[in-house]
Amino acid sequence: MPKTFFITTAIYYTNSSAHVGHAYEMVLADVIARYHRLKGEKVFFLTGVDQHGQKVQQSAAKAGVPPAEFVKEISQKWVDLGKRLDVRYDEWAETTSDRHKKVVQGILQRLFDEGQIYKDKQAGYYSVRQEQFLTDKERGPDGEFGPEWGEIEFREEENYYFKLSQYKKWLLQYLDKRADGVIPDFRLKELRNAVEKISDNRKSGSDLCISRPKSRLDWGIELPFDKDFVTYVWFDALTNYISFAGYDPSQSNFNHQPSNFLDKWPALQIIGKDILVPAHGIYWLIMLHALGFPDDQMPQLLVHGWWNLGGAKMSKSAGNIVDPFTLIEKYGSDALRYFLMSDIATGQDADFSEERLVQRYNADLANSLGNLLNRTLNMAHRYRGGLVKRTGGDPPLAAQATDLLREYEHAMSRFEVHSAISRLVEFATTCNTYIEMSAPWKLAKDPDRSEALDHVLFALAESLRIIAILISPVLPVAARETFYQLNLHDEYKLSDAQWGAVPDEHRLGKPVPLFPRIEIGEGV
RNA sequence: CGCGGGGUGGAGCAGCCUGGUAGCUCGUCAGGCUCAUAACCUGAAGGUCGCUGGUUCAAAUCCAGCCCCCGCAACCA
Repeated sequence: MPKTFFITTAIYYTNSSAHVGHAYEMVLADVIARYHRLKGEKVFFLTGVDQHGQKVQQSAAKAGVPPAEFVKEISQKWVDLGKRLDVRYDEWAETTSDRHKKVVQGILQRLFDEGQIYKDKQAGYYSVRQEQFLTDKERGPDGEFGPEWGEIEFREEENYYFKLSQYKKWLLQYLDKRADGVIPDFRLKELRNAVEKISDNRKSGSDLCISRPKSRLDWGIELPFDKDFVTYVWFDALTNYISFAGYDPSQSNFNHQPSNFLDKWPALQIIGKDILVPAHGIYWLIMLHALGFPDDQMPQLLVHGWWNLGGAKMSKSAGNIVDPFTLIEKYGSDALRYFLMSDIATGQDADFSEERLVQRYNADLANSLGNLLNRTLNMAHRYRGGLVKRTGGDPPLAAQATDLLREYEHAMSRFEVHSAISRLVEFATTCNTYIEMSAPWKLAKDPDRSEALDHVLFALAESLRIIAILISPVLPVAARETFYQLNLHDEYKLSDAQWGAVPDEHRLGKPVPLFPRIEIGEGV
């Protein structure tokens, strides 16, 4: 039985509001998921929200509502974001759900029983504001802790630790062995450097603190072996990737996991560059290894870059956050999806600008693709009453369409959505050029060249059908509309993107501008 | 000698992994077309691909060294 393609995004924290970077990650995962569905594969796309933790607890207190209620409301915003972006996921992860809690507790108990989790006392300087112990690393050049830490006190606290440092050697050899475990490769290099730096001495703080005493944080999942503690972020949030995929924590032998889990795992995990080190690249991989996941069952991490604003980082403190809801409101989800997928090279950073969004939309979608559809349908109606006929002879655009399909698949299989898109737009330009060359408006005036006209119109209808199939992962709405205007069934697979599927004597639908131009000044 | 990214026509970028006439969008100039969403098509001007050296028949691409810009506390993809 063919395996299910499993893809995840990071889960979004229910204390902050969405910005365009979150939208980017969701859409990137959605496009890859849709591409795999297009290939005919079964897909399991998991995304969701991280609802526990200190900040949620504080924000809820501030708002005067119980955390559970607070979280419910914010979570809805993330659901809405997915909906507005036409992101089609298969499962929604919420870390407060019972199902998730059971897996987290099951895992913790097992690791505890196996002696991989131990209790230890930590003493040192503690930042009340940041809720964390400070190390010498945090000291400024003058040897003091800076004002950003707020009030500092000396504190002693007991907590539970996971034996992380003992797996350093394993992780290094795994990373050396698995060249495509982290994409792009410069991120793999970065991760490897970071792993090298992990101290082998656990006493120096290299093991992972996984708990918080309830006295200071109770909005979390209780440790199954000590009711005075909750687990702290890592074993809670990261575990979502398996808890919502059917993982059975009581089963330590990986091969004995439920078949619906084995059918999906391992996942392709889409994450931002800020959470590769240490969260996913170190903690998560080591957690899985400690749980008995074999090396060939480690997830693949696809690390994407950031959208900057005028060369500067987008951040709350800088107050330059771009709100995706506003953009969708203004330009529609297809326009935003198109911009986010076409104007950044996967893995790299890029600059976000509305001006750029409008420019790309007008140039590629309105002028090139949309106009191609519109002029083709118009000509077919004007000259042939909407009827396209197959003719003999070499189809003029077939060879280019075949190249396009091959290059598109190559790019998509490497997650290079931007180059797949640019090949598509290139092909649309080829079609537009072909129209100029063949000049159907001239052929239409000459009864002797009637067959040549049919030849051209058929090739164009066929090209548009293929374009619609290939663009569908990125622009699902526009693809559906294109099929509607072509008067074709909008159920198709990637394998249908072969030349020649438009039936003879096919009647095309009515032309309606697919991507109306955005006039400058209208939006901004 | 901390780690990583980037430096490609006026602007913004792709190409670099897998060396082989330097590409895209916007902008500028000239022309064409009339089916179309003031759109489309053709042509032109404009580049020592950061610098230096090496490997090679051949380097934007591989190797070495150097210069400049950006990110690496928190919010945060």
